[in-house]
Amino acid sequence: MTFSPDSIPNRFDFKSAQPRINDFWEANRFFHAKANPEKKPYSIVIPPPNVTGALHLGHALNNTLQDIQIRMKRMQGFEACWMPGTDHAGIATQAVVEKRLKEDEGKTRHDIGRAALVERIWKWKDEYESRILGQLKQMGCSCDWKRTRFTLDEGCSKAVRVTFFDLFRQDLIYRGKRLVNWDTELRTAVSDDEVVQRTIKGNFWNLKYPVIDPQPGEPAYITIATTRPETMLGDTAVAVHPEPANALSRVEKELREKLKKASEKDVPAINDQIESLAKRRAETLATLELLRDMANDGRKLMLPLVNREIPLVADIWAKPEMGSGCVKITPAHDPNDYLVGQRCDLPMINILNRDGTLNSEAQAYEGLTMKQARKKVTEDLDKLGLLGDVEEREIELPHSDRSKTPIEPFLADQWFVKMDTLSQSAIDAVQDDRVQIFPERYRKGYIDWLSEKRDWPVSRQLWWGHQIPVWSRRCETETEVKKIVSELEGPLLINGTSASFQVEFSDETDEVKREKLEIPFAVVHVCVQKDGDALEKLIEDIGFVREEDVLDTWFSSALWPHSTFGWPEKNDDLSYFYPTSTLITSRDIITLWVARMVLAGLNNMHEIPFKEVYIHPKIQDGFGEGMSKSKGNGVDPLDVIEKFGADALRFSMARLTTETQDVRLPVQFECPHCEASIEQTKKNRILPVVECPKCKKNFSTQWAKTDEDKSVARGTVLSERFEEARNFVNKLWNASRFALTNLPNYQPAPVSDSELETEDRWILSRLASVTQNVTQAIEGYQYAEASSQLYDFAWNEFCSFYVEMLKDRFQSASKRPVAQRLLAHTLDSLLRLLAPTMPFVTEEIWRLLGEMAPTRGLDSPFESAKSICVAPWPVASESAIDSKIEKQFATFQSVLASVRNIRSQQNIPPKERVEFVIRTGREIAADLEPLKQYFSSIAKSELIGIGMDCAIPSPNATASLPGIEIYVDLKDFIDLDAEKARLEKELGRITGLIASKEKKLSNANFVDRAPAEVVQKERETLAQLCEQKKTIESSIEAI
RNA sequence: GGGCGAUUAGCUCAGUUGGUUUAGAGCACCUGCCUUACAAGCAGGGGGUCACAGGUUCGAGUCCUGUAUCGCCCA
Repeated sequence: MTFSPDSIPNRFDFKSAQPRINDFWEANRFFHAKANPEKKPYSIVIPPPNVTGALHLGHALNNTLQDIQIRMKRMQGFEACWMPGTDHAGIATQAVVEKRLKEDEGKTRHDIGRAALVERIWKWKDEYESRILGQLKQMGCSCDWKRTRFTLDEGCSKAVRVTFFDLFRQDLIYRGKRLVNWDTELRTAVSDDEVVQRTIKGNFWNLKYPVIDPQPGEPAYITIATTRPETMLGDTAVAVHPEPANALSRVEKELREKLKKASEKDVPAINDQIESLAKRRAETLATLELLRDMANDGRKLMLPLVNREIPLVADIWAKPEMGSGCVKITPAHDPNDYLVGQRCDLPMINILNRDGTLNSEAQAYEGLTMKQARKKVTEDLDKLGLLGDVEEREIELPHSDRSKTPIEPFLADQWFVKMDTLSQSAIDAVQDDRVQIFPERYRKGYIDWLSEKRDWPVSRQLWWGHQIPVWSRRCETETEVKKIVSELEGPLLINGTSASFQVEFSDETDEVKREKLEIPFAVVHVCVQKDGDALEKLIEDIGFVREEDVLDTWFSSALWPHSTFGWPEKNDDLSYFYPTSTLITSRDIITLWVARMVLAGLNNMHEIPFKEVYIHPKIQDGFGEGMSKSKGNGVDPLDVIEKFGADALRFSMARLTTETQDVRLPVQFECPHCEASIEQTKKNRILPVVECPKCKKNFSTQWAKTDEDKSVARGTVLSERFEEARNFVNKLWNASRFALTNLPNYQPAPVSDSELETEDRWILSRLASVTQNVTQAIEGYQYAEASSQLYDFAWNEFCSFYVEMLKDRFQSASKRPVAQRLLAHTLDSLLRLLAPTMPFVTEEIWRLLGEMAPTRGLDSPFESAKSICVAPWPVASESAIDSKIEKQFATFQSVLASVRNIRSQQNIPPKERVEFVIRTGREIAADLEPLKQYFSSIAKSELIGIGMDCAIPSPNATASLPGIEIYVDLKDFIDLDAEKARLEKELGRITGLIASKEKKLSNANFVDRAPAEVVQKERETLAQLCEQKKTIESSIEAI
């Protein structure tokens, strides 16, 4: 087998290679891992991508990093298992399918029903799951595909059910009425994390509530201000501060503190605030104190429109410095008021239906939407003369991140997980370093969040997800409760082993009121551990009804590290691969997901889920904004693979992954007509059609909606920053192409030290250092560092010097065999180091190299592995690291650079040969001796003399390095002006350096206080510089 | 309001416990080369008061304090 430059294309044809290589990997099942006592385990579970949509660049980054880890560990001889899978992403997926249903058929989920909707979502899931897995494969991810899981599959569902049951039995799950964030569009509660604050234009409405039986001197009305007047229908009190004078003083004190630290421009505003506070104290304090006394005296108010008596209460939530100092309290529809309601024991009146319309509590306003109610309520109050001033102002309003509609706080029955002990266990795991988080700064957020120990609301009023395995039955009396409980404990044998029950007693003790509001005396809940257990039917027969709600998505993802390996079943894989080795994810789900995996793992497995967590940066566009489809700045990884190849995508991702920074990736449109790259701006990225400034033709974007726009060729969103990596892949490809064409008649054999040339020892030294550094960097999640090391070594050392030097040696039949062995070995090691980052191109070269040189290595050559992905990871041979050789080579490189610089400045044509001499001491001369032939082969410059007494040619051009003078014989090439300019520039530089050194050394403090060796070094450098200066000056004189 | 991070060349980023001959890379720019691996390449070059103001130190891009701007998270 031989290769000629013509038989190998000069660019890596990734389009044909990638699918072929993927098939090769899959056919050989290289990525399948199973419990293997002979090897150490290394495992990663993928952060399961949502089946909501296709993967974006953030996923490309996330999965590239995981694959680099897993591939290196596999090569290092670990039994490496990367568990793939996807997440059902409850609300997000249901929302997109519902949206599609509405757009395509104009129907809501209620029109088609639960079963039909769920069926449609499964279809969606199937489509996107295969798309996502396909994307991962195209990226080269070496997942153990046979194990692919889904958070809603049978195994995960079983794990969810067993976990829920276990927590229920431990009383760590309970049902309670809580104020939840209600999304009236999707008709479900959403978690705090799915709520975003938006500032919108609104009004500050002043309402007047009449006082019932005011005493002499007391006001007839109390004024309150609100941004949401319609909620007054659910008011159950008005609050005033219990100690208004103290409260005002405290605010004033805080302002004065702030004033002390304030910057100049903030001072006037703070002073204004202090002034108005004083004014308020003078004008309003008396009234507020009067109101407080009225509250303490039990005065009541008449809530207009619904004519309900409500108390005036004293509570610290009222802010004496704001508005009228009084605040309406609507416990069922405002989180703060809810707390007041609890403190003051107020009734909680829910005025809202699940669809966002008002219920019968709103009396005449029943059936109206909140918006309609606002209009009518304010009009009606106005008619009664109870509406005061209306001010315009900007208000912060929570919106659902899912439906983009305003959130209504809503009092509903919800299932909660009690977080106290669970949180603590997860805090402990990080605090005692059983789980390490990198970069370390993310520990704080994790611990702070868990320390709040807020109970976790897990109910979601959705149809897509794990239906809560609880059956409930209302009991109207205590006797009924007793009867049911005895039935459960008796004939049904519910004792906590496979089913468990709880009794939830109502807070409302007033029987009459319970009857009126249809509140039960108690509700009995039964949780059944096993799906399809006969018990389900038996309890349904005695009136139990299954909970309709499903669980929060994160409940099932919390179990991912153990459920995917088969828990709750016991098996070899679970005990072998769990706890997993590392988790690689993005910072926005540290609390939502990472923390919950830790506590779930500890609860179910009594063991942490992973030893290390690495949090990677986020990718932003050129404006520092996150990439998203809704902004139009998202880059599709498949477009990148199509244009630049998977290796380029992966290498770029790794190179961007620095420790502290988020990553900016300026994006461009690519014109489909002329391939011009058009910088994306905030203006053009929202247009459906953009005109190419180069060819003046139009192309469409993701926003094209009309048929006309859609018919225009689509411009993809890409980034030029992938070019660097694409070029690197190509550089490696061509260096290999050179190697392959120079390996005919290669014979493997051990290479002894005595056979090594200086450049061999140099490249082996460098290779050993790079091997060490890269291994360390990847193990420490320093992906940018690892990639830079590889890039610089491969390009600037291996290609630019070593390969160039080998060219010379390949010309000599006697030197060729050793040179071939060195080349095969060095390339082999380099490929292996690059393989985790660039698996395709390295695999392809590995195969070709195997055809020319199947057996490689210097000490004892061995047959190369069938695939690079299972080849052994290089181990640095420490003895090869030789700083003396590296210094020697660096001297050669700097002389070469000086000669090249002179050639270029003198405009000597590249093909022209020149001669030069070096004046230097014996030591440096000896260092350069073995390398001097390469001045000729690399720079067409002949070193014709070296030493202290060699003849200086004339005319010449000079360069001066520490301890070295270089004289290039210019013969008739000389351009005196250019030479003079070059020397003068150099003289300027050296003179500047001398000045700064002299200044430093004339500073007595420096000489006295700096370490002696630093001072000594500065002195030596100065002396050196003075020598160089003399050389240059005399050269200038000579001209 | 609290927390975390960032600010270094036109752009995107490195800069390892403070001290190599006055800060490096890629892209972009300028000059010259189709040199038998690579023009997606090779050789050379220009370009930075390291956001700003103080401080510590013999010495600060690096440590401390403050300010400004930007980003993210939490309330």
